[in-house]
Amino acid sequence: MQSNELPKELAARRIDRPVPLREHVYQAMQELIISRRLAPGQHLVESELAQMLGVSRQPVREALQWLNNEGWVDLRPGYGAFVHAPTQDEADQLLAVRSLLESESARLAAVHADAEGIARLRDLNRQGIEALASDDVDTAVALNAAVHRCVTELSGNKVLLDFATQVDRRVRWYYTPIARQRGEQSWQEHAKLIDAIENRDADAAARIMKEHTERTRKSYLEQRVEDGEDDQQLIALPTRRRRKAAKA
Amino acid sequence: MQSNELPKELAARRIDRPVPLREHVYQAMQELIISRRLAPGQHLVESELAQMLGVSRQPVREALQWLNNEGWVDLRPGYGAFVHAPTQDEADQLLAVRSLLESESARLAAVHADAEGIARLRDLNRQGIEALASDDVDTAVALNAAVHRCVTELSGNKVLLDFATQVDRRVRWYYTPIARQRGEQSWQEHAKLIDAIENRDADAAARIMKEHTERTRKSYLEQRVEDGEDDQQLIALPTRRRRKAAKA
DNA sequence: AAGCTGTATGCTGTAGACAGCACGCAGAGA
DNA sequence: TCTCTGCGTGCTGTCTACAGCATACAGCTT
Repeated sequence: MQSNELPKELAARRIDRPVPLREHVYQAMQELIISRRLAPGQHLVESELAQMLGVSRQPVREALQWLNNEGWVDLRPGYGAFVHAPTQDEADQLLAVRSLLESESARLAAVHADAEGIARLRDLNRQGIEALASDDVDTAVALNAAVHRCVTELSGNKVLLDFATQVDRRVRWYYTPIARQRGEQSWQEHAKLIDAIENRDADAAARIMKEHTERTRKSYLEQRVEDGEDDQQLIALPTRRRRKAAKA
Repeated sequence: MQSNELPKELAARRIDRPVPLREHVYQAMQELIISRRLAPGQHLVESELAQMLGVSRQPVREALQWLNNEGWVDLRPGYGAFVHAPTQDEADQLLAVRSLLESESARLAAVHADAEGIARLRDLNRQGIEALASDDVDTAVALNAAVHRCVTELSGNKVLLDFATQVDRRVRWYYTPIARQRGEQSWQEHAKLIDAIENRDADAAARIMKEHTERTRKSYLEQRVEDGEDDQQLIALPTRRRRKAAKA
């Protein structure tokens, strides 16, 4: 924790009460992790977090549990929480699972989607293309996620939706750079997918989604290799050492 | 909560300290839920649970969060925890996801499994058949789960393993009766699956696992229909009403 | 008699405090 | 110089206490 420069605006959230504090803590920490202000492998000391966010340790603990379930932090009983350090292997495996879940979603969506849902898909896709055209990358990324989520919703399998959502959140950790790279093509693939769903061609929908997500996966791997990101695991330092390191 | 007749032996767990109390609470409550001593839809009052298990509210809260993530209880912020009331739809969807994850596991296992892993599979399967022969249903159920888990481990995809494990835990809520019904056949299918993995025939392995799990799924649905279990949702009563109902 | 409002109570969410373990360091012995 | 043992410290796990909201009921109004 690099002291108290950043969290002021987060602590301010405290004022609105109806939403439990742990929610704010959860969101704040997720942001901090995604933005890498909390480094992978870093030991998260509850009392420091609590002070930093202006709450007591309890909401922090509860938020940490949530973050743990969603793969953001690792909880080692008796030792505390550590920011999850994703490896390239894990990213690949995650994207593989995503591919699996989403292609099945597409298959089911082709069976169960209603006209209203298909219209929603088309609309999202149209907006995505527009966002891309105007170089609004963030919106495009969000809309891309929305399209995928919508397909999964249309599958009619809530359990599948739950799991896909989990995967998606974790994927997004790695995702933004990919999305930047695979611009236009991605949205054309979406269009074909929607066609397949509308035509009730389950196999085609599944196949298109499979290819689509596998391309994303490859794209990610290639990029990482280009970056030469060598996936060094920041080993979590035991507390004392960490303090020493901070001094130096 | 039907008062304090049952939890004495659970409270006794408290004596061994090294494992956090929340773990014990978690396990105890999972047992209580699976065994239906806590009814689906029932409101779980933290203070009552705490007293019942001989701990304070905090470990109970943490255990409840954990149970929530795994689908055993539903957490309504500000209103407390309620035992999850599974519907037939949900069971079906859960088994569908299981089928999907496990068939992919089988496919990957056929690619990545090593000789040692295959030997382990054969061994587990042999033990399972023996257990079945001697009518040891509980052991057979456990071994069945072990076989499936082992296949997933051999897939080499840790993320997949994580998700499959989650699904498996939730499936087990419904599972025991199914296993009883589908005895021998199940283990023969396992044998074929293992053969396919050994022969590195990924497609066959995936197909066999798909059929295997889909049969389980159908078996479950048919049984439920036979039972005439009409899936009535026990609506969670607000607190006061519950107390009144208890009196009456 | 029906609807509304004030009040009592039960429950959650949060805070603050304590106990115990594990780590790390210092000093003694070889 | 190296190993072992004892002590200090930091952190987690847990407990107790409190604040605030939501429900349910009683009494009031119309």
